[in-house]
Amino acid sequence: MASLRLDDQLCFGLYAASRAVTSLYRVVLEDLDLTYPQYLVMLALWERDHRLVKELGTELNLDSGTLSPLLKRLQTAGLVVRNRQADDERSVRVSLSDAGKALREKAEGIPDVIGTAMSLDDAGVARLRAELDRLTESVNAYREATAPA
Amino acid sequence: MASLRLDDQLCFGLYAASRAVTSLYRVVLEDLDLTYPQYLVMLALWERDHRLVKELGTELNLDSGTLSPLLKRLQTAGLVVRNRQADDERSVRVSLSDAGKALREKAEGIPDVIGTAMSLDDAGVARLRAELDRLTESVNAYREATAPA
DNA sequence: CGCAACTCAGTTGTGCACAACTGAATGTTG
DNA sequence: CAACATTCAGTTGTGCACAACTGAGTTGCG
Repeated sequence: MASLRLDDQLCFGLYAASRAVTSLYRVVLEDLDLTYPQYLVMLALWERDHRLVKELGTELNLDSGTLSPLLKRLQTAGLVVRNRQADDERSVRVSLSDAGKALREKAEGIPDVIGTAMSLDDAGVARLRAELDRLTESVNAYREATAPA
Repeated sequence: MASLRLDDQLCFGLYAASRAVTSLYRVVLEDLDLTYPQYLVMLALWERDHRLVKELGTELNLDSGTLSPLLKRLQTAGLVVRNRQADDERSVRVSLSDAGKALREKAEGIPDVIGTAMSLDDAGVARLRAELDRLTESVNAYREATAPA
């Protein structure tokens, strides 16, 4: 039965887990002078360079209100460069600088540290990840169905 | 194998799920004029009234930097009252106002809505919740072991 | 007792998230 | 082609999170 008891709520568990993990990243990322959301952007760029702000927003589910200042900070830190597209002046393409590419090496060890801290084997990670993805999917579907255009 | 690929990372799944759920709460809580963290504080108080700021912080894992302004907003909204303790002037006790108590009724239906949106049965909720608690525990233990006083 | 160590709530400053908006560029339609 | 709609990045304002700090209050110890 769904109740108003804090302990029962999956949501609080999710909220607590997310904050705990972010807090762990804070320590690990101190070395790279990155916040966790900045790290996510770098991950996306390491995977595929030269992305539009729009594309990053779609992949990370973040809007320009979050990304614009974040990217500005990454640029100030010398990790990325931003260029207006010539063929569509509305768009801005984000590219890694040499320093941004080089930072990848310093990041190589991070997933293992996080994995160790979580004390989950690969199967456990995959299973939990799948459940969370399903949850996100389901919640977003509900939200879109409830609050239509 | 741990990699730097965004898709592999449990952490991103966690981050995405947490934001999706918070976003759903935003819609549901609009009626009550509460944010999700404010709702968590109200849940804690509905469960047990007259709590010290310290106690709320321990239960929700939030420090005074987050709670103080949040509680001030709840007080401004007329939902809680804050009183310095007579026997220990450092402490502040937070109590529900009549309006705060009354709001509980409007909140009764929320868990079911959230449950529906998650499309998980009770067993699924309990299992995921247990996994997340274990994860939080494990990550926090690692963090405390790594960064000692 | 006296004072150093600690506890507690609160403030300040930074960086997300996100809604609402702006303004420029591009598409669309009659 | 002109009026309108849409798309995109960026800005503004609000509210968390959290680190670092402040200052008042309490405790502990010599």
